[in-house]
Amino acid sequence: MGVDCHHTESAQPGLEGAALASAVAAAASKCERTRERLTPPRRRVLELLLEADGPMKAYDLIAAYGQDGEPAKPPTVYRALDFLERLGFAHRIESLNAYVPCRMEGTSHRAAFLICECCGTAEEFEPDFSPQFAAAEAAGYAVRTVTLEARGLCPACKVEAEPIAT
Amino acid sequence: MGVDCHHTESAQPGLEGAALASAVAAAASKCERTRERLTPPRRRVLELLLEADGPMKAYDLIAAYGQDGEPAKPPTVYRALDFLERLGFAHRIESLNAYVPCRMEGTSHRAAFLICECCGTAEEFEPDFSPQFAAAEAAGYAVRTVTLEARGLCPACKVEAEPIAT
DNA sequence: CAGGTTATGTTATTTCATAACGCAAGAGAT
DNA sequence: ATCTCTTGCGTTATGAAATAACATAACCTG
Repeated sequence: MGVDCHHTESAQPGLEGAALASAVAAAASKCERTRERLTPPRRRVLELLLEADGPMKAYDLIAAYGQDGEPAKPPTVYRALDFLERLGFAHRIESLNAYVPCRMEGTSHRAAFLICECCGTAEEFEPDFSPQFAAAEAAGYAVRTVTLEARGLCPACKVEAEPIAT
Repeated sequence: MGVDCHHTESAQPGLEGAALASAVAAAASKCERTRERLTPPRRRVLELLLEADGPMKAYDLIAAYGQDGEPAKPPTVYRALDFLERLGFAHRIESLNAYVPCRMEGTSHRAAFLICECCGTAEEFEPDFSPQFAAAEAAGYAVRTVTLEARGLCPACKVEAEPIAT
């Protein structure tokens, strides 16, 4: 998806096997604690996000949904994504119309990504929004969520784009 | 658009008359300096953005395009928006699928908005991205653009939501 | 088990954006 | 001036992303 280069897109290798099961189990237990229900469609979409090597488009998820090859109906996946976002298990990347599993522990009301315009990977990082928050509150705003999306080149693609020079 | 409340949406009053003409003229002269062409469709879309009271959806622009009521064809408006974004005269707000004229002078490769989820206004502010930039560069990224979208309640809607408390 | 609430299944539609192609207009070289 | 290269426009059609609406099913709680 959106791959402009020939890199093997391995910057964010997907989970498999035990690691995948463990990540899903962690989400499940977190749900139990908060009396939320990790129902089959929600679990399935979370699995697909965790297995993926990079951001997944909604219709990629729809196509990949059925283990037998049967696609899901769009609302099935969009509802699951709403749930996963609400619980902080996934983030939507607005500038890509795509979704990633949350790679950070902790609070879910902020997310920041470094998006490579060459290979399409999106790396989540822990932002320090304090200056922006302060500015917003100073202006009288009550901030609920903040998202930051920085676009550019990841280390690998950057090297390739500048073969020799500075 | 996206208005959940009954406020007269006047947080970002649109330009008219002389102010509008002056803003368009400023853009035109900036284009001349850089050998860019502010062609009729581009000028028209810029006018519509400047006249608007808040973020405009692409299809709102399409519908409003013709002074005689004739809508534009989608590519006409999307191309104009691409141009205006490239020159820094407009910004796309990803989380709204909407567009606003740039309210800040200067560089165009970063934009930050305070978006009111109640009345739909989007206020541009000057961000201090230095911590995020530093984090990104430390991770080896070459950042090209940064966008930040903070969602919450503007001062007016905040008061209304908390009639008494705190 | 009655009754409210939350989640799903399904059909259809709406909203957002771009591909592809031919034509027109401007800029620079000779 | 006019060639021609590039850039932008007009047009048709299609693709991609997301949601509306409504019926059914599952869960919880008293």
